Amino acid sequence: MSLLEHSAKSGSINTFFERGFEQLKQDYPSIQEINAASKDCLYRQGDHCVYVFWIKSGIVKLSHLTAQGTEITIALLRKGDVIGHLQGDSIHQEMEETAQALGEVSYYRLAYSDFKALLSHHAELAWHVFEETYARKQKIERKLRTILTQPVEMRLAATLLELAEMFGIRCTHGYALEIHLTQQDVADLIGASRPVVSTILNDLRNRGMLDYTRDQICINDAALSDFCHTK
Amino acid sequence: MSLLEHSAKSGSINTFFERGFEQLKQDYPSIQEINAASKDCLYRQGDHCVYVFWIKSGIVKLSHLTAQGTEITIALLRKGDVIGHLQGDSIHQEMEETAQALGEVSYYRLAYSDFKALLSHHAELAWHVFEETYARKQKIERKLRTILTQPVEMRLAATLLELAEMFGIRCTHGYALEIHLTQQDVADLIGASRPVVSTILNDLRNRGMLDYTRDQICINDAALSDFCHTK
DNA sequence: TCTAGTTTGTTTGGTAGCTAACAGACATCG
DNA sequence: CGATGTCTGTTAGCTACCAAACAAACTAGA
Repeated sequence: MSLLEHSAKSGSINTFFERGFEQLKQDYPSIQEINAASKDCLYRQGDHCVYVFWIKSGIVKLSHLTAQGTEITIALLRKGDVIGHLQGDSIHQEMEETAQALGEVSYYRLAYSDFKALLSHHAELAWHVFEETYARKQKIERKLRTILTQPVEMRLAATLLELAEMFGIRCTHGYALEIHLTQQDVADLIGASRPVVSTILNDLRNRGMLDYTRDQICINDAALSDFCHTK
Repeated sequence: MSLLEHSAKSGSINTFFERGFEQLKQDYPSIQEINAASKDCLYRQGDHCVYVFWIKSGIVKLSHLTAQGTEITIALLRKGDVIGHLQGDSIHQEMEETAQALGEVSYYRLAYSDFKALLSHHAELAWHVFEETYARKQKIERKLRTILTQPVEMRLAATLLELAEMFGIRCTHGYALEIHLTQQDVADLIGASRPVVSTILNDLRNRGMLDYTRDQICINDAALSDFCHTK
């Protein structure tokens, strides 16, 4: 349901772009529509990125590489989400994360100055961006909470449910994820080590809460969410 | 320096409120200036809060109580920060955290609808709120990273430095914190258990990186930040 | 079809940090 | 001035989780 609502909103935003794209290009010349192949980076950690990105379709992974060489996935983003250089006067010019396409992605890219101008002329857009940013903040806070309080098994289950809601397509037993995620990817996503994820996934599979092959995960959402709330 | 910059910005926002407060009250009748005593709550976790809060002075703690009964401190906020009900259509009407005054706090409070109207009439205000929210998102992401990668000792050191920068007043050996924090508070802030914090604090004290009594912490920022970056 | 690379499954120690518990220091208030 | 409550310091045992390692299964070049 929060899913439906979101799609509806971002839908209207996307039509906003498409309907008047030629006009937009005149008013804000830096704007471009770009298609990225899988694994392309919109920007990299450490870049001095001056653009704002508006995801039109596909999935983008936001991740951070620590000094010790461990990767952390901060979020997975989709249609309607906004990333890039959003703080004008920022002293931290360097991007703190890498934004990478997971599968085919298309997006709009524009210079920060144009972004700012665009928002100041379109209050409803500005409001959308604000609420979106706020929602992402809330989401990360929730993630932090689960990491601090829940054991890996719980985090994994919760994350899979969330993924199912965001990227799942209905299949016989529940939701099949339309993204290819290795166990390492999943581990980075929940902040755990790969071996633990492996055994827990196996365990959950044996208990019939999900199924998976090398390149697909299928989630029995009913059973899994039940498991989440009872245990 | 990022500190100076921030004070300057919020200063201008506060003068915005003060200069035209009578006028504002006419245009947005729900707005009120309120003073809170220490430990008062602006709102509580689970409340159906309909207000937006704008901190005018003092320090506000944002915390969450988990089902298991452990408290997590999400952030400490100050002058210029905005909290409360910021998502109009939100289905999650219930607040996810408690906002509590740490020491004396004064703030402006207004209904969500007025908040929205206010922002749409004052682009520079809207922009400020947006950047502030975005900055907070970034901060939490950084916190998440340190929790996932750094051991408690490191997190503690880093957090203390951050606190010194935000709430410290220059004293003989470095910065003295103007907030009273028990070891439990600190533990909640960094996501660790109280005993560990106790021993580490002792250890750091012995090594001359800080000093503290029952009701004050004094941070030798030079030594501590050195320690942070070398080790 | 052989080989090199990736992903998964599982084991083995090792340890950081947790819970529980208690004693001493300090504060507060009748 | 006891007495009760809050805060600090420290110990002891336990466990969830990690890092390292390796073998099996699969994938893809060449």
